[in-house]
Amino acid sequence: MSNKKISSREEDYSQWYNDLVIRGNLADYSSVRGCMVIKPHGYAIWENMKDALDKMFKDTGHVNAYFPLFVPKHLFEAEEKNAEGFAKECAVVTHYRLKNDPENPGKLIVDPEAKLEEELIVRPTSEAIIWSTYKNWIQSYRDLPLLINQWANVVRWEMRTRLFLRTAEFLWQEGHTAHATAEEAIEETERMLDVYETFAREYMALPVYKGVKPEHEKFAGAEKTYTIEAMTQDKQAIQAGTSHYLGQNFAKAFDVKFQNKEGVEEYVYATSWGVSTRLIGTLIMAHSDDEGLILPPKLAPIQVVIIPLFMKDAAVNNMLIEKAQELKNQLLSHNIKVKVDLDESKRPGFKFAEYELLGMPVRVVIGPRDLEQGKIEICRRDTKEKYLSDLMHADLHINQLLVDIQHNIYDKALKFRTDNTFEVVDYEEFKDVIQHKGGFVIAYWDGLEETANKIKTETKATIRCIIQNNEDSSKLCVYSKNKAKHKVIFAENY
RNA sequence: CGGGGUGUAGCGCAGCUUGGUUAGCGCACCUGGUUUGGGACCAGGGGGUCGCAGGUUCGAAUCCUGCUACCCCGACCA
Repeated sequence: MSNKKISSREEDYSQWYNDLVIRGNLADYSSVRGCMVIKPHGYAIWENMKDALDKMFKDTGHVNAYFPLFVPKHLFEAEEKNAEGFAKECAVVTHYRLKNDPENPGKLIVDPEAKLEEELIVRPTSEAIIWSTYKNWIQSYRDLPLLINQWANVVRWEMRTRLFLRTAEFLWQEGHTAHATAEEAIEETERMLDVYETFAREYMALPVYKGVKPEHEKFAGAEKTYTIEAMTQDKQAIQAGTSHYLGQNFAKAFDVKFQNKEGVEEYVYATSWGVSTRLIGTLIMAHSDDEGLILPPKLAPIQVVIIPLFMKDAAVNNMLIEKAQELKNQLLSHNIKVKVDLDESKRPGFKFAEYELLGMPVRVVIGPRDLEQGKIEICRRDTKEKYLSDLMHADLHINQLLVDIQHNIYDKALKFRTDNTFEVVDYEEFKDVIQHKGGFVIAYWDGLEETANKIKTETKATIRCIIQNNEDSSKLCVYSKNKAKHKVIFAENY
């Protein structure tokens, strides 16, 4: 570790974020442009997210499957809007073999004789390959609904990348479902948005706004895109998950029809929905502080770390270790994820700082001084408050503390969002909020892309989502002063 | 793709303007000792084709040319 301190949010928010990712052992840059290595600590968070989400998907009737990484070009281009939307950020496989370079011994060149008949697109999303498969799986209304999810990696050749928030390759889940009716598909789209909202709230301790993307911001190939939007500590918006109602667009493009009960052939109705490793970036930006990561207990790879304070005296040290192991076993019986740090080469102060950086929710210190009174020291990461607790009942205290921390982090994030969300009717006030205070601005919009573009050019703020359609004829667009179509959230965004 | 910047030990950097024996510092690492209740200290030690290729020169990390990679700002985006 080169520097003791990480950058503060105040002086350089962006650098603070990078420092946390790198120094917090979540991920590292790799030798591939735009691609990151997810390190064990970061991957463990992803595994916890994955486990929780996977259960929620299964509880709502979905099953997992896996589809190929490569999409033949003719399938990729089948749904025109989808293809057009992703075309400019696709990695393409054109050859299948290398050979020794005759000019440069020890070097390899692409074998020109190994050119593929048809290029393969590395999936930026899997609708094409999946719907070309669904065609074979769906004949009857009895085959519906088809509720499938896949955990996968995808590649989008982004111009500028940022660890977790926008990488060229990322991990995600993508649900792809087929339904007999539009109503049922829309219901599914909204159900999965609710799943994401619940996951964000209960596991990530993250309040999110649910809403619908305006026409000009919806997913390429979708009829309607739903989104959850979170607020970061620099008061910007971040899209944390999306759920799309695809109508019959993909069914038509891939000719996926079923016979209904009346024997009539119909195209099926589709949805797709996904969240990615971007959630890890969102988690950091929402909760962490200048000391390091703050992880919600429900997603922390290790929830409690126990540090015995070693002395010269071996007998004392053995006693400390024994007490630490006892407490560990007590905590394990509550299904708490716990680690005992027996490393004697690091001093306590170093360990305290290190575990704060890594975001362990609770730290327990077992030292001879307190132990004489049968006490141990418990420190919570979110507030850094310290308590003395009876060793005997420490497991109960800690169990409760983990619950309190989970709630406190949520409450804090909610308060921050509330304090930084403003409802405005006047455009001057709108500009003032966006440019000087920052945050979410709730305002009315006339529904025109042109208006949204003007606002974006003048303030950098974009429409994050429509939270309500407007019926009230007295409500006017904050910019154009024409009759408003929607109540929306504006913000600068990641 | 436009504008700017940087490549010297695992990481962060100095040295380059004004070329000169053995390329230096901090952190990290290894060994030994003393320490241990908020990022320990002392002593010793290991680690470098100075981004790549060519040129100028008696001599290049340093000057010149070309290339390349990465970072930042913009356009684009989950």
